[in-house]
Amino acid sequence: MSKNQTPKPTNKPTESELAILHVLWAHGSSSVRQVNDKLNELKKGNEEIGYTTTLKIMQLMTIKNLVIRNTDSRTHIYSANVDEKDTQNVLLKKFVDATFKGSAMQLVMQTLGNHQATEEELEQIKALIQSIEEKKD
Amino acid sequence: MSKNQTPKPTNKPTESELAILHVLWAHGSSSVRQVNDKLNELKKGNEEIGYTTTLKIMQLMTIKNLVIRNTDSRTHIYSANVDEKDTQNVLLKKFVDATFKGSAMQLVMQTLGNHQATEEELEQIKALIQSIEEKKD
DNA sequence: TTCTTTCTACGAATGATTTCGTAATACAAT
DNA sequence: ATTGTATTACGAAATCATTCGTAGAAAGAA
Repeated sequence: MSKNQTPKPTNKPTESELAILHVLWAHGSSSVRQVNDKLNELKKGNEEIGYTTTLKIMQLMTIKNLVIRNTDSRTHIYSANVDEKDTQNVLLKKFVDATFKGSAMQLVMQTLGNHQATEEELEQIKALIQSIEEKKD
Repeated sequence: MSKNQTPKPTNKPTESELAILHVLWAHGSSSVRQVNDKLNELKKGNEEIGYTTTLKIMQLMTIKNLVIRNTDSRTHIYSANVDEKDTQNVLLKKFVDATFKGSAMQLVMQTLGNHQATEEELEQIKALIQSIEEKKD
């Protein structure tokens, strides 16, 4: 009984690859043109990302199995081949190791201390903590 | 009345630089030899980091003002010139932006969901939340 | 058809980081 | 004094990610 799962990402995607994955996760299967347009819409700096740059990175992502593509029509259609939460967790683990020497809780504490959460968010977190505590028994 | 502060890190340190900073933060001022030994002790992979590699990176860090060094004796003694928490916050912000599209609370929730915190840690977090809520009024 | 646009493929340039080899110098040991 | 060891400085190679230019094929417009 195997559910239809995307493979867990093995090596961490680069910054550019991650930005592309975010587009695919948010908008579903897309052409290079659509992805490139989105990236430039959401862009912070004023430096446009060239079309062939996006194309090249997506081609490399295909080889790495981060995405899959349908080449039936001339315009290839790409889809994310890794799960968003799985990918975030892979990156999270590496980040916690590198920056907080493995202490996830220190990261949580520091994040909570820095950002002003809304009352609603705090309630959510409290609810989550409570559910964790209940599971513990 | 200016407190004796280390400058806030401006650009993010690289992975290697961060590892070296961790050694300096944990052990205080050290020679290249001492840092290199620590790095190889704590090493995951079986690849030794060469002495001149560490030396070179620390020399570059000196130019970037991430560390300062005392060159009075032949063996130079290096000290971190950026604060640990400040540096973590710089990295944290970039990480949240890149991986969680800026949602710090999503990062907190996901981290809490993934790692099994001890009861004590959960209590700490609850206390922190409470103090945040009190400040809000 | 002919011209223009859009797309893929691919190689190469760029830039940043890491790694290493080597030379020069200082210090220590014999 | 001579030899061996530890250190700095420096340049260059190796690696990785990103960017770009160009060629060629496919599709669409005139």
